[in-house]
Amino acid sequence: MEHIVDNIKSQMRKGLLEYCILLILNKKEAYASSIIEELKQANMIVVEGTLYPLLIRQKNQGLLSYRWEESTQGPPRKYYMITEKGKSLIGEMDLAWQEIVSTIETIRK
Amino acid sequence: MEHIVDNIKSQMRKGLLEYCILLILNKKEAYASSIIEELKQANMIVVEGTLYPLLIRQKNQGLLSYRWEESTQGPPRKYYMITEKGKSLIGEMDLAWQEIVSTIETIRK
DNA sequence: AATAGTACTTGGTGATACAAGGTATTATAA
DNA sequence: TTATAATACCTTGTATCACCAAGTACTATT
Repeated sequence: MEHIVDNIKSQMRKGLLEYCILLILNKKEAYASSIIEELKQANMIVVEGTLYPLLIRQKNQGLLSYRWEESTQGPPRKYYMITEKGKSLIGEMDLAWQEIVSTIETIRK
Repeated sequence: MEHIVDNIKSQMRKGLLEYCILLILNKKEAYASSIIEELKQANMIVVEGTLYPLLIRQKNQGLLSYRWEESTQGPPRKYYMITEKGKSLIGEMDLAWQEIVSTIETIRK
């Protein structure tokens, strides 16, 4: 039954990751590895193969932009930052999230 | 940009629907159309083509069982009810849901 | 030079939700 | 008696998302 639970956890997070990324980048710009680290701190495990395509998707949607920055510790880093369009979308995502929380509460009672 | 928002809402709900069904059937048995109605009351729009396969899936996983019941208003109804296995899974789903809520709160601050 | 560490990228797979259409039963209207 | 409407169940095809498992590239260390 463990695989069922794991799958549930994975599926529940689906679509929320996108929201999390915008919330993180709304605070300050960051590169992929540091985003993964912050998500891990918040108890959400995400792997590279999930995050990179998502960042590219959001960039192509005009929600993010990025710039390269040299690093003394390895290859250059791609720092992502949120755009105005991204910021305005966060408001709608906040609303969508509140709706979901409220839906679960309604059904539970 | 509206299609982006709609897609976000749809994606955020992904995986939560399964949780909602178990919560609803944990209160009392129900047939598909009545479940859709209850979800709609809770502000979650779900269509038949989504719900029927999901109920069948959960039944095949041993989380639900069902019985047929005649109706005076039309064709017979398939009443679903939660099994012991389903009940024990709800506990784990509650936990997973709490984790997610807590994750979002952590990232937001 | 070779290895280890960091960072970015891509192709294939599985799961879920939705759109659109179909089947079957009962009640009502023509 | 047929036709229509309403209710209820089911299926096929499609899009999206997250994950796994690789691969590429740059820098520092040995």
